[in-house]
Amino acid sequence: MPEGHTIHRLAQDYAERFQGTMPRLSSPQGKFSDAAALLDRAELTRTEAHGKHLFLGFRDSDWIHIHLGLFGKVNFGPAPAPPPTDTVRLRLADATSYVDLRGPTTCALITPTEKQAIHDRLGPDPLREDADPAAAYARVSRSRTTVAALLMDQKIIAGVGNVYRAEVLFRRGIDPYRTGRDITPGEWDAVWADLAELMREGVRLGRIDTVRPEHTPEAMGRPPRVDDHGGEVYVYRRATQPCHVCGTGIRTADLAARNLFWCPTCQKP
DNA sequence: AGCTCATGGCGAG
DNA sequence: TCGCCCTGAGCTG
Repeated sequence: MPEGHTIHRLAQDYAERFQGTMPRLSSPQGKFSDAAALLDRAELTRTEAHGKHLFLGFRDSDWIHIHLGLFGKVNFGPAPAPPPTDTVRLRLADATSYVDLRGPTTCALITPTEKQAIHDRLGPDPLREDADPAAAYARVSRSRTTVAALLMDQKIIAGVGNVYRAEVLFRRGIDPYRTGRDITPGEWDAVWADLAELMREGVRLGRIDTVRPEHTPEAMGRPPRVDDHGGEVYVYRRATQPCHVCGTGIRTADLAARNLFWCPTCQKP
C-alpha cells in the first residue's frame, strides 16, 4: 500500500532482480496478456519512479506503466515461482526470482511520448533529483485550497499520500485547514525538506516512521506502540488518542474523501 | 457469506 | 462531490 516511498523502493527492487535480464512475462489474470506476450523475454533495461507511478523500461523504448492505486500489491520471491493465483496481473520470472503484481489501478504498455506526458502532468517529487520545490510553491502560494488538500494533489507535489500529508503537517506545526496562499516560503521549504528526509527514510526502511527520537515511546516513558500499518507516527489513524507531544486528543475529519488527522494544539491556525 | 475499510485517482455532473 | 475501479484483511454473523 503505496505512497511515493513504496514506489521508489519497488523501482529499486525490480531493477536489482531483473535489470539486464530477459525475464519471462505473463499475465495469469489475463488482463495484460497481449503486452506480456509482446515483452516476453525482452531485456529489462531500466526502471523509474515519479511520485506514485512506476515505469519498467524494456529494450530501447517500451515502457510498462504501473500505478498501484489503493489496493495494488507487489510480491517478490525466489525461483522457482509458485503457480500464480488468478489475480496476478503481471508476473516477471527468471532463473533466480519472480515478482507478482496484483490489483493495480494501471498496468499498461506505453510509448516514450506517453510516458513523458505522465511526467508532464505530475508535480515535483521530493525523491527525484530533478525536483524543483519552487515550482510546487508557485502553485501552493496562489491557491485558496487548504494545504492538506494541496499536499495530496499530485499535479502540485508528487508522491505524498495520506500518511505523509498528516505527519508532515504535524511535524511542521501547520494547521491542515490553512490555505496555500497563507503558507510562507519558509514554511514550504521546511515542509519540502522534511518530506524529502522522511520519504528517503521510508524508501530505506520500507515503512513510514515520522516520530523524532525525543518523542518515541521509550523516550516519553510510554508503552511501546503496536500499529497495524507498521510505522511509528504522530497523528495518522490515532483519532481520539493523546498527542505524543502535548497529550491533546488527536482529531479527525473527512477532507476530499480521505481521513485527515491532526493535533489541534500543536498545529495552530 | 457478507460487510467495511484501506497509504489512490479518474470521470461525470 | 459522488460513484466507480482495482484486492484483501479483519471483522460480524
